[in-house]
Order: sequence, then C-alpha cells, then structure tokens
Amino acid sequence: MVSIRDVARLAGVSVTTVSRVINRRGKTSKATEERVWRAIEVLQYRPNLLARGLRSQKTRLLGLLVPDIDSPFFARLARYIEEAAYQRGYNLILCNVGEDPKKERHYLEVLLQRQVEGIIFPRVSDESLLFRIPSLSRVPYVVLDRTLEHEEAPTVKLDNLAAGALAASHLLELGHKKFACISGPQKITVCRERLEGFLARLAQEGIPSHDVLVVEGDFKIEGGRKAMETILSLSSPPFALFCMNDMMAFGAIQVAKERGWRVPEDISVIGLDNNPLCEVFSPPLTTVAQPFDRIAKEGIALLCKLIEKKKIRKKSITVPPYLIVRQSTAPFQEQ
Amino acid sequence: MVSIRDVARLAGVSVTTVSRVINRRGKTSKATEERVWRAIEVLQYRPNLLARGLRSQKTRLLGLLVPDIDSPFFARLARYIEEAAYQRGYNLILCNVGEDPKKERHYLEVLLQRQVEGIIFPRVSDESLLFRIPSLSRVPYVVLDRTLEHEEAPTVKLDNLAAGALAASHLLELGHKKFACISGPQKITVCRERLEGFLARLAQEGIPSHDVLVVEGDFKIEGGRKAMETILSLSSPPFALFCMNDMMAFGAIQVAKERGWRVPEDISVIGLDNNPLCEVFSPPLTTVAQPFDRIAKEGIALLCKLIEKKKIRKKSITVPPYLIVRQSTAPFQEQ
DNA sequence: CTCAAGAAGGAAAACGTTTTCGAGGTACTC
DNA sequence: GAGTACCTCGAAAACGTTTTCCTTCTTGAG
Repeated sequence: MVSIRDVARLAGVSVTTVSRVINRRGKTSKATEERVWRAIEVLQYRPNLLARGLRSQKTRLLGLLVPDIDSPFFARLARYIEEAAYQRGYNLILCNVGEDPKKERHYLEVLLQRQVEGIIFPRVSDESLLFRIPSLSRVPYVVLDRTLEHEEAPTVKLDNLAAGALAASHLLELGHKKFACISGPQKITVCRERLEGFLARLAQEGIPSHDVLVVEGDFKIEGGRKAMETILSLSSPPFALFCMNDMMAFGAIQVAKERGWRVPEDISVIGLDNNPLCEVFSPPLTTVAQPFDRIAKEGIALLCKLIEKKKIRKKSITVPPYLIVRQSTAPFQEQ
Repeated sequence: MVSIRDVARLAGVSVTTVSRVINRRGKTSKATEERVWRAIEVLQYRPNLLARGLRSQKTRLLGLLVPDIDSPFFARLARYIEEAAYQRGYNLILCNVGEDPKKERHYLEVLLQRQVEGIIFPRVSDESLLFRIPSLSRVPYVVLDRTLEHEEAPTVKLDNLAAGALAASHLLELGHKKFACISGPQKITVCRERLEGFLARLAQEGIPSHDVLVVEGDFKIEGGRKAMETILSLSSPPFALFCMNDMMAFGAIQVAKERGWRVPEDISVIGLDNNPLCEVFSPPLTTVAQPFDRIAKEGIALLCKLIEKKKIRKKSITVPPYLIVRQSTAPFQEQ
C-alpha cells in the first residue's frame, strides 16, 4: 500500500505538506503543489479514508436504514437518496431491516460504530426504538415519509392532506357520488393524514364521512385484495375507490375483475405513489404521484445542514403531490 | 466519546487486555473478563470501527456496485445480497452507478479508498473499465448475472442455457408450432446463452432456428413494446413468445392487447425473472424464475471465500431456474 | 538598517484500535 | 531444587492520516 509518506519522500517534502496540498488548506507554493501532485500521479496514491476519518472525525458516510429495499417504493426512494448523497460527496451504508427490530437495533449500533455522520430513515419502523438508543442523540438524522410523534424529529414527506384531497377532487370532478377507500395501516400517521384530506374534501361537497367505506390494508397487493373483497361484500358498484398506494390498487382491481366488474366503467380506482408499473397495468392506473426525487433531495439537504450545524428554517418539510390521470378512472355513469 | 482507554481504566486493566476480551483472542482469566464486560456495559462502550479497520486491515465492509437499484431485478438481488452479507457480519456500501461510466469509475476508487474487503457487482456495465483500475487487482470481487470475457473472473449466475430450454420445453409441451423471442441486448452474454438454450431445445423437436423470429429488446417495458410491434408486423398469431425478462413481456402483452389479440388464446407469452408483478398482471405471467436468493447467497459465499483466501473449487457457479406456470400460456389451438 | 508580518513548510502529537514482544507468576517434570 | 511450559497480562509500536505548533525565510514599511 502506497501511503502519504511515500508521496512525501518522492516529492521531497514533508507529510504535512502533502496533506496540505491534497486538502487545499494552508499555504503552499505553486511549485511544491506541482511536485506533490506529480508524485501522487506517479505512485497512484489514494488516501486511506479510514485513517482520514479517524483523525479528522469526518467520514463522509451516511447510514440508509430502509424497511425493505425490495419494494418499488423504497427502491425508488433509495435511488434518489443515493443520487443526492453522491452529489454531495457522501457514501451510503445500506441497511435493510425488514420487519426485524433486532436487526434494526443492531444496524443502528453498527452505524454509530462506523462513525457515520448522519442517518436517513425512509420510514422508521419503530420510532420508540429509535430514541431509546442514547448515543443516537449525537448523530443527526432525518426521517422520510413518516410523521413522528417525537417532538423535534426532522422529517421530509409528501403533503398527505393535499394528496388525499387531490384524489377526492379528481373523483368528484368525474361526477362520482359514492366513495370507498383502502387505507394503509391506521397506526401510521401518514395514512391518517391522507384519509383526513380525502374525507375533508368530500365533506366540502356535502358527502359525510360516515358514507365513505374505509377498509384498512397493509400497503401490499394481498392486503389490497382482501380489502377489496370486504368492500364488495358490503357495497356494490358503481363507486369510486381511493387506494393509499398503487400496490393495493393493483390487488383491488384484480379482485374486481375476477368478480366480473369492469374498471373503470363500474369502479373508478385511483392509487398513490406512481409506481412505474401503473403504466403497464390494465387498465393503466390513475394515481396521485409522489415526487420521490424531491423528497430524497430535500431529505439529504436537510441532513447535510444538520451535520454542518447550520441554522435550519424548518425542521419539517412537506412536498406537494401531483395527479397523473390514466385509464382506471372514468366519469360516473348511471347503470 | 468513550474509548477503550476509559474501559481499561475503569476495569483496572490494560488496554491490551480489553482488546483481548472483546475480540476473544489470547488468554484472559474469567475474573478479568467479567470486570471488563461490566466496565463496557457501564460506560456503554462501542469500539470505533474506523480505528479497528485501520489497524487490523479488516473493515468488514463490502462494496455493492449496482447499475440501477430502482429496478425490480436489482432491488430484489440487493435485498438478498444484504441479507447474506448481514449474516456474515459485513456491511454494504451502496453504489448506484446508472449509465454513468464516470460514476462507476469514481465509486470503484472510493471503495478502494474506504478499504472494502471485497466488491460484488450485480451485472457490471463495462467490464473493460473494471480491469483497467490497477489497484482493483488487490481486492476480491464477484460478478453476478453476467458472464465476463475476462478469463478468471468469479461469477454466479443463472443457468441460462437451462432457462432458455425450460421456456422452450414448456411451450412445446403446450403443443405450439410457431415461436418468437424478444431477447435482451445480444452484446450481453447471458442473452446469447438464453437464446442458445431456447433454440437448441426447439431444434431437438425439429424446429430450425431460422424459423424462429428473434427481435432484440432492452430489458425494459418500452423495449418490449417496440419489439412486439416489429414481431406483429412480420408474423401473425397464433404463436408462442419467449421474452428474456418479465418487463419486456409486460410491454409486449400490452401491445398485443392493444392490437386486439388475446393472451394466451392467440399468443402464449412466457417471461423470465419472476418479477413480483407477474401475479398481478393480467393475465398473470407464466415465467422462468430466477432463484435470486440463491444467486445472492452463493455470490456472497464465494466472495467471502476469496477474502479469506480459501481454496475455491469452482470460480464460476450457475444455479438452476425453475418454471412458474400462470395464465399467459395456454395449449396451442387452431384458429 | 531594523522590525513586523506573512508565507512556506516541517516535527511531532493525536485519533482509537490491534498486535508484537516480553515479563512475571504458577505448576509440573525430572 | 532446577528447569520448563504455560497462563495472564502490560508497554509500546503500528496503522495512515490530520492538526497543532513552531521555525525559517522573504518582503515591505518606517
């Protein structure tokens, strides 16, 4: 391994000077800089980042703690997080925690041991765990896509109230009168917010909340199927359905078709997320899109500010959703 | 920051002893061990992994260099890679390189600077780049899902010949006589292998290769669409279609339906990968499944052996595909 | 000419571990 | 009783950087 000492020797300067040249800090003459760079080039020298991190306390390392990288949602988010981190010169340690609280706790410890400068949580699974780790208070973190009960937690997420309202508005504009909703787990704050936005918008048009059939799902295809079965056993088309993510919408539509209902003629369905498969599904799914790129970008930006101990204007950021109309929603028609 | 020195002081032993206890190497009496562990507990001491890595040359860090984490294929693979790495006590640095050779090169350098013990490449984009980095020769690596031209490169991948044959067998058993294939880019070795397996199996039944319509796609939905348009302009149903991944099959089926053809009645379609969305697609897609879990597991196992400089039996491993029959394939019927 | 200030660069400490080497003690063998 | 093996443990070096502190030299002002 070629070290900074070898560079110093070849360039005929001290180790200190080499370090100064590399880090562009302190004064060095043009001539020495030239010699140092040439020596680096000749020896193909690359600084050892472990040593640098150890000494300088700056590792340029971030932890990415994600529930399930093998889900379109998180994979998408991870991609943009990586992009934003890369642009700022940070590397990411990938921690896929699944449903395993032990693994989550373990990873949290390991990240701290690795001296990460910050941690980004796309949806933390168990927030109480988070704050039970004492040393965590020393490293900045940002939570994406989830509202934490914890008072001061910095978060970046969709404007979920607006998202619910957007879905409602679209369905109302199409003339629908009867509504159902497949929600995510209600213990998750974002789901409650989406529902609130949806119902509030309907209420504005004189549709009372107790007229809207709300069934809880699990954000997965299978949960969407089950929820749709419940809905169809309690109510009959035509109606308009808002699913709190696209996966559940896929499951729900599948069940509807199996039962002989047509989408969108009998049932209009709108999803949420804008999963890339919306386009290829049949019918292509109308959805409330999340701007994943902005969420990730704002998240990393916020985290960096926290790391640099800058003044923060707002510790919680919401980004607006937007509507993508495809073919799973259609004007209401009397049957 | 509480360091090993603090632990030593509190336990009334030397730093050496604390290190010995933690790493379970060398002899220590039960009594001292007890005292050390208690001190660690009291102080909530956690070793600094940077320092450990610097001194011991063992970072327990792996690089994961992936073309696009936001693709179902790689996300799935990444998930199982993470799982396998986690079980062996390794952490992963996530490098998403996209189509950007500069980024790939940069990440390769950074990984080496971070002293990773190995690198795992699910499909390396440009292999020549790989071997142009001189220092890379010092760190072990494994390539997944791609055959490299480079002589000795350790790889783990699907048995692509078998995969192609499996698709052919299934379609033959259904009685089909006319075949088409949407391939991935032919410059990729795995695609050539799949095609070879497919055509060889057909040839066994007396169907000559030049009777099979092969169109090249790009592994994406849009590529599947375009390829299908070409196929339908050159040939007319009924026929059986083998797509080299599921995404292209989705696109192809979409086009077929738009043109008024029925799947599977007019066109039987079989995909490859077993994307989770096969189930929810309509019709649910018959496919040749890749055992992602095994590929990832064998890949990490191989990498670990290389790191530990163990004797390797085989540097290249192939794992068998398996067939999942759903509803996009049906017995051939005269129209 | 003197003096102060600044530019350029070096020696050594420091970061927090592991590892090497060796010291001291105890138990066992002959 | 001497020699030896083994167990237990500590001092100090080492890993490859950055950072602190200091020295030397040059320049310009008065």
